[in-house]
Amino acid sequence: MQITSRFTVALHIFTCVEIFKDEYKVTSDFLAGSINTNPVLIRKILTQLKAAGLITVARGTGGIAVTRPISEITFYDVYQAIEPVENGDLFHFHENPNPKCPVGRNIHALLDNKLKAIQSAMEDEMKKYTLEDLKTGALERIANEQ
Amino acid sequence: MQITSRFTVALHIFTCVEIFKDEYKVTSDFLAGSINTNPVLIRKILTQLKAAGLITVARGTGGIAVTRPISEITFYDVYQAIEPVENGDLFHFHENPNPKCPVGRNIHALLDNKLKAIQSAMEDEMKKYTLEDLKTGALERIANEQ
DNA sequence: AAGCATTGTAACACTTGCAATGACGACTCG
DNA sequence: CGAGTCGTCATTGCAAGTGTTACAATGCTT
Repeated sequence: MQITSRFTVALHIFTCVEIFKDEYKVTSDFLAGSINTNPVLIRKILTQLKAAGLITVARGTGGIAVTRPISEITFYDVYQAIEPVENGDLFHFHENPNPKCPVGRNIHALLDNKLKAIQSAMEDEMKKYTLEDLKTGALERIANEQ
Repeated sequence: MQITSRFTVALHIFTCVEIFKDEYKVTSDFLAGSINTNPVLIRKILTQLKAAGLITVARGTGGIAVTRPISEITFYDVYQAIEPVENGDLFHFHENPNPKCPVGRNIHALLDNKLKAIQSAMEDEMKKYTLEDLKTGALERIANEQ
């Protein structure tokens, strides 16, 4: 099981916006071209990012604007905006363990704090990376190409 | 997107084996009863655990034996045995970014080390918990019930 | 040797979620 | 008004997880 590609696509979108916003009009069609996917998928992701308050999208004229300084937006913010994880739990239990079994009726409580710690470790690492890191990294790589 | 319930089911299986192995014959039917699922699902998971060398399963007579001391088996070992993640990568990229776009042809290399760091943070945390923690935790909880 | 319980595995149906696509209304600007 | 763009819906295809049935293979037990 893998994290949806929508997460990496969202990071791709932010990178494109930052790199190209002065040079081109960054529309969902433009982004779909760079990512090589469908404009509708882009728009769905933009809708999620907008709902999370990370961006605003101009209707009609087109154009995407980031609402906060990109140094203040972390991978975790993007992840939370994109992944519609039920209750925010990364791990999934089997629904109805047998309450007559001593293990069955305790397994959930027993595992819960450990799984939460594992999930938190991942999320805390996500908070270390910002969109600014992404932009500067992209500029470096593009400069080194020539 | 969530981690499959097979992972937590596998941990449930190990806990049951440790708690009940002296008292009952722990078969796939017995486990299916505790977890409240299908014996075939249990057998599929047992097959994965066996392929990873964590357990042996006696055919015919039935019965599950752990091959190593449970203090030496971590959640990570179980996770690796269960999750058939492609290339071991937790995160998933969109397949074919546009090579004509400066961002498109660099995004993969740009994100790779960051995503790997995030994944490693999770996996390292998984290595902190062993099946022994699970067993002692379960015994405590069961004792406190009375 | 025969019977029984159990595992190993294949096959199938069902559900869910992601992704691709087309269509059309809503909105903004020139 | 008209062109361009976003917002959203419906449909389709596909993959994965899960539940279930069925049956062969295995190894005790008698």
